[in-house]
Amino acid sequence: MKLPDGWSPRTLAGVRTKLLNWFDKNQRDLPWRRTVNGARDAYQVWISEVMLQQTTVAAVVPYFERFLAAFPDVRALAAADEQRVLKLWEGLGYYRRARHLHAAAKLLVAAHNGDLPDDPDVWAPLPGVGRYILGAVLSQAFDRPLPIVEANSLRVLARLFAYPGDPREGEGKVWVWAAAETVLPAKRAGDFNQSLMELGALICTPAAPACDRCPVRDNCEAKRLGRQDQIPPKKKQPAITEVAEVGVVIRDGANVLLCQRPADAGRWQNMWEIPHALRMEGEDVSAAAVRVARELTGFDVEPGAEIRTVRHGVTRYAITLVCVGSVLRGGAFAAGHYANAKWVAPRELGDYPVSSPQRKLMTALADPNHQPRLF
DNA sequence: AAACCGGGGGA
DNA sequence: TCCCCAGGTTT
Repeated sequence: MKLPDGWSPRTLAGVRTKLLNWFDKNQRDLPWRRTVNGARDAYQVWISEVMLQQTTVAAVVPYFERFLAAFPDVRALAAADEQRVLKLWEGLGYYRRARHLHAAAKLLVAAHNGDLPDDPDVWAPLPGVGRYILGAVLSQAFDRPLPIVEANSLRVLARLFAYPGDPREGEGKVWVWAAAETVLPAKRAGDFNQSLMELGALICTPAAPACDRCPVRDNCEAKRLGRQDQIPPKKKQPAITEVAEVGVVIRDGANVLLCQRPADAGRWQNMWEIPHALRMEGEDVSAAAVRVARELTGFDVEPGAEIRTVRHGVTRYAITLVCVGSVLRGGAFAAGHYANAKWVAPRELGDYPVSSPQRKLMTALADPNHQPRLF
């Protein structure tokens, strides 16, 4: 990466020092930053990094504490039942992260006796480990000089060097990784990486950055140009697509059907969708869901309808059929797929991991006064 | 390159 | 409401 005009190696060294000093003084007290003999525990760093993907620090803290209490080390995690791992993840979202974490823990115990080695080649092939997690864990736990790029550091670097394009796309991605590598010091790489993220979280915020409190304000090219509000450009928001989610309860006497899709169900992850073609002319969406569920299962089906909007790039389906107690998106389950289904008493449903929207739906459906909203 | 995964918090 | 968040995987 080419440094802006007027930047010497000395300028760069000054930036590094200022950021590290600022971090030493201003870092937040977070549970995964606890150290033992000056070193961070690789397992704790790893867990925190995975939980923090696309998730705010405030949301993660209580989950991290619970998770660590249940699974204090990689051996405990590897030995755990997947359902218990998912249950502790319930409400965090992106459940595939938990499955990958669990699978990776098993691999590490099988292949490395449960050690978390200071070796990128061991980490790189693990499920759920990309370039960011790799750099974050190895730099923080072992002080390896590996760069990181995530939402915060991307913003800080784009502003510091006034990158004119979008650092999230195309050659911008290449540039921002090169920039992260260029600014990284040989020593204290972990603290330096964290300083970029911490600065992005506390000072160099997406809107209204607090430049007057920034330790590198005198070096920031975006500030010099007065363009800190335009750099980096805002992410394009995908169109809002309305998705109808229809909840149904499938009953056999006192029990309800609980289905969980096998983790390896692959392309069938959306198999509970009711294709438009299955809906009869003029039929309500909710009526179609009940009819199809009844035909698929042959059991009693109670209707319950909810609707919510979701923000996805393109969501083509219009009807989602939800079996009570069934869904962990990105890894769950579907009505009509019985490989992993069982009948359970309604009060036992709480023992199973379910995503929050499904939990809400289940609660509503369990309420005798609930009036399904039909559409 | 684009789509997918989810929920919470702040402005 | 809208925007954002310690990304990775799949197609």
